[in-house]
Amino acid sequence: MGNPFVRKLGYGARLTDADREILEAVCTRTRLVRAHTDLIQEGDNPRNVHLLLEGFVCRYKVLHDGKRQIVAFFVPGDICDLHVHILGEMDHSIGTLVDSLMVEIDPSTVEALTSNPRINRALWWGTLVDEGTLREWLVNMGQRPADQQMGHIFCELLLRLQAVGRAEGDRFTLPLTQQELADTMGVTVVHVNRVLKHLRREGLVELNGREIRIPDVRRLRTFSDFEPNYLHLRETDRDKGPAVREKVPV
Amino acid sequence: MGNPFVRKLGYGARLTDADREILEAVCTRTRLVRAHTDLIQEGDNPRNVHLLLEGFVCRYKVLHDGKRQIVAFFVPGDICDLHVHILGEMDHSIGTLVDSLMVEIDPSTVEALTSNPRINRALWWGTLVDEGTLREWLVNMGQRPADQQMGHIFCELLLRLQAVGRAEGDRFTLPLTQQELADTMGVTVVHVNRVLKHLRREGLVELNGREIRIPDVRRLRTFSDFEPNYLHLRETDRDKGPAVREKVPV
DNA sequence: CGTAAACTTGAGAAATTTCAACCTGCGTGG
DNA sequence: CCACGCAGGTTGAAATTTCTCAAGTTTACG
Repeated sequence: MGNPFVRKLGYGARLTDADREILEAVCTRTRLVRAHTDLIQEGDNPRNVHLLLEGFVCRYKVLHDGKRQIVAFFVPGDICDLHVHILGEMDHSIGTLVDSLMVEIDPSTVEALTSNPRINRALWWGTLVDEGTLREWLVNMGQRPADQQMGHIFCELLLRLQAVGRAEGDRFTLPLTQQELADTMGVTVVHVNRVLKHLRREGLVELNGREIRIPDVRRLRTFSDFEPNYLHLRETDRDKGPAVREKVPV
Repeated sequence: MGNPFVRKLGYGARLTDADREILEAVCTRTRLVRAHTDLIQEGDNPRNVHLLLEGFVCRYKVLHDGKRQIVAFFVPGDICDLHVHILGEMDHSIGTLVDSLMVEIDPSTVEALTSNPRINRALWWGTLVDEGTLREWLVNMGQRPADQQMGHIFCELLLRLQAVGRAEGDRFTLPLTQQELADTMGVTVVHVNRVLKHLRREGLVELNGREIRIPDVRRLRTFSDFEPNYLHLRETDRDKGPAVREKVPV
């Protein structure tokens, strides 16, 4: 399937073969992390950076009364906390949702990566996309009714997984329980269940166990008011940095 | 009142007097922007970075059906989009809420600032705090009922304004209409109005026109489940960077 | 086969929206 | 100086969305 990290950063900058080799090299020494394990918790002092190669991870916060809000998903290729060491302590936790394959990147390696201008640009790009996604989630929760909100999340995940080769056409594995979906959307499990039923009845999604299929992506996008611009996956001239450009196939 | 920009960045890194002078120098050549003016809109290609010195600005997105979600506030000292030029085009808009005093910083000046290690660290710190704030807003919308959510917003604003010397004790000017508050919270104006009435009746806030006072901050914090850690305003040793540290008064 | 977690469903309660009206302060043109 | 108009604020009542509680049912798996 190819290295998702290399693949993802390719959207953020025009990498050379040498750059790609550097990134590949970072991905040796992987570690398998069991499902439902925290990589780091609120209050901890972060040291290493986590890179996800396979699996599914989330950022979340827990309130005093035990309620939980998931504030981000990580899919293969995503880096968890590139620069958090600047902040004294974590203001949220990060945990796996399923068994995941991770790489721990130590500060000196991060330093080495960011000293490469193209890789640095790509990492910056990733950070800004994370922020854009957070904004879109806020819009999603604030302005869209639960059914559209859920459709929007599915559209986003499909696209992000496709971008790193982890979706097969219009289907992918959604390794979330309804409770976890509820914690993402800020609604009840019961409500998630009913909304899901609604989407199924409408033929907007097919969901069997962990396998989800979106039979008509365009229709779900329209239904959910999904605009993928915030993921910044489209090549633009400005994106790719250096003034001199090679010819690329469309 | 002092320069809010210098003051804010002081929370992110241990600046020298020379650093502070550099930052002050950036703040000459100010520009007055009228209320309800967009600095930049979704789809635009950003060039300059905007620094807010006085006033009140917000980030927002507008949906196809015209609904609007405000996703961030900027208060004096905040920088609007430090590195967005890496993304091809804006995925949201930025507009003033009241008459505001701004500085436009061109790319070469940004370059100069980020080449200073302490200032660079402080700017990074600001970016990470922005992200933390976004996460907290998501938690706020997803998990808290409207009255707590509103209280939480007031607690945050009070603290942020105090940090840059724009609050007087327990009071500050809240230059938002109820509609704008509604667009921030993801609820209706009508509901905002009723929630506000509730908070007033409980004695949690006093709001006359644009002037808001929080008579008992501790009480509102408890009520709203407000934990200021995500703003990272507290000094910690790690925060301040260089290994060699001078003695500082507690 | 038994058990726990995940999923599903129903019914009543609560939060929030919608629609519609009315009030207030304030600036502007007559 | 007054009348008008308008943006912002306030309130009521009914509709809708979402929650809570509570009880099944199904699924995964040792």
